Amino acid sequence: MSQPTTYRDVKAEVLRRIRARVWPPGALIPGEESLAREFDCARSTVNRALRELAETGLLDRRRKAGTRVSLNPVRRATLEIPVIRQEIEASGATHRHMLLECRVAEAPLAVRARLGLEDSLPLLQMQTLHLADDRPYLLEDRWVNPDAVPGILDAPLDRISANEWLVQNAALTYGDIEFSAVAAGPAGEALACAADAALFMVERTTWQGVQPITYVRLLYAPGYRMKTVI
Amino acid sequence: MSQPTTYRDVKAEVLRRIRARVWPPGALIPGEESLAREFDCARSTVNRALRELAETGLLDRRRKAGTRVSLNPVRRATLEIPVIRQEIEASGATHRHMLLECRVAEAPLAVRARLGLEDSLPLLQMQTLHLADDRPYLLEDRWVNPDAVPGILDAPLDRISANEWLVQNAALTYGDIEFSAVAAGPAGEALACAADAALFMVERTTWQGVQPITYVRLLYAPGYRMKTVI
DNA sequence: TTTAATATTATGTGCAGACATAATGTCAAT
DNA sequence: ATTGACATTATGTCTGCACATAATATTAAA
Repeated sequence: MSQPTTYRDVKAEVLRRIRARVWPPGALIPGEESLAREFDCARSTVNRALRELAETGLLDRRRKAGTRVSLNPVRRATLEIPVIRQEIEASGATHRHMLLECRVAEAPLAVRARLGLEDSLPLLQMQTLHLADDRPYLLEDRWVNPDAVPGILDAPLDRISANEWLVQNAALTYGDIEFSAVAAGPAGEALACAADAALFMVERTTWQGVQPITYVRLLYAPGYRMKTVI
Repeated sequence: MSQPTTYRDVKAEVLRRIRARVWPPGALIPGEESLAREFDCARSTVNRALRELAETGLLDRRRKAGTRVSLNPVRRATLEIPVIRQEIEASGATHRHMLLECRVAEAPLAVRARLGLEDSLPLLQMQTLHLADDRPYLLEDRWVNPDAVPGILDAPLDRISANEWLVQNAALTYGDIEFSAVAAGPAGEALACAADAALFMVERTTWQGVQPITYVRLLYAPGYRMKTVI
């Protein structure tokens, strides 16, 4: 007597058929009921398998129309955005950070625009240099809306990094991220590189509901590579 | 008589409680059976809701131990990697591409190393400039293992871009992606920018099983930003 | 021919129950 | 105290069924 067919089994077999082009891109694959009969399992088992494959973008499913192999499998890469300290410690290095600046100031227009703040609300600005084994790793430039994060003005930001403090203390939020490349400019000084060095930049803006919380700009030291797998 | 509770309802309510810190980070939340009673639905409904939240990294689940709110919610950002033509056309611009170079040659060591090729197998090298509204958008430098992709030597790569051809004709594969920033260097000529301009670079290596297929390096024109949402 | 009403169909989701599985906890024997 | 056997428990997943929903196909009416 054989084991029951699991949704993983179904998923693996369907994936195999797609890879082997038994079902080429664009093809309509058999319906759930039919596959359930073929694999001798319940329709809900097939459903879960196909649903998960559709989530990764490999299948297109539509009611009544059926399930097709994606013509243009939009490849999705999932990046994990860890807390900076963890990122550094994961590579085996020791993390240390220096608070270069911490003041309440009026934000420049570019920052206000990103946060969607019309009036010139004073924000908390912090500049932190993160070091891995005492070598500059990244420069963090952060603007925080103190209205949105009560308590941050009293937080011991010289000991805990703002990055970490916010993860622990601010409610979970949504936000957007942008990745780009820029010349180091004046930041080259803190990062110990030339002003025209090409730096990898991450900009993140987060909101809690409609209330903007923070805008962060991360400038990584030259040579940084962000890696992921498809 | 009210509608039945959906897994989306449960998901939303659990999310609300996490956001509102009713269940703070690290807290053990009630078991599925208990929640099913509270929400007056089946355990499988709660299961699906919690499973999906765990997939996004918001919950940690372990058999027997129960479900906890993640202490360090590893934020995952999902990047969509579209075909270049689609990426350009999605922004409303017209896509055009120029095949700058196309030859069979021995790959430099750096490329061979990435592909895991020990012997000096000749590879197909292509350099393509992609234009958006006739302005340089990105320079694509690609090395393809012709053994892995039969037919590519006869493909009309001057008309269809290699990018697109491979998506349509090569079996689906796995690969890794790296993002970084580099100075333009000699590529500045094709991209119409200074040699010391900071460029956003994407490098992708793909395999089919253990067989290496292609290594691509994408150099985006200055100002490019890759965006995503958490 | 076009449009509107209706039937059909594949996927989407809920339910109750059952058993599997992986941890954890308990307790006895050493 | 340590080890090992065993019970316990929360999640993991399968089943079979029902009904919901969205999209398509068909048919009838204008």
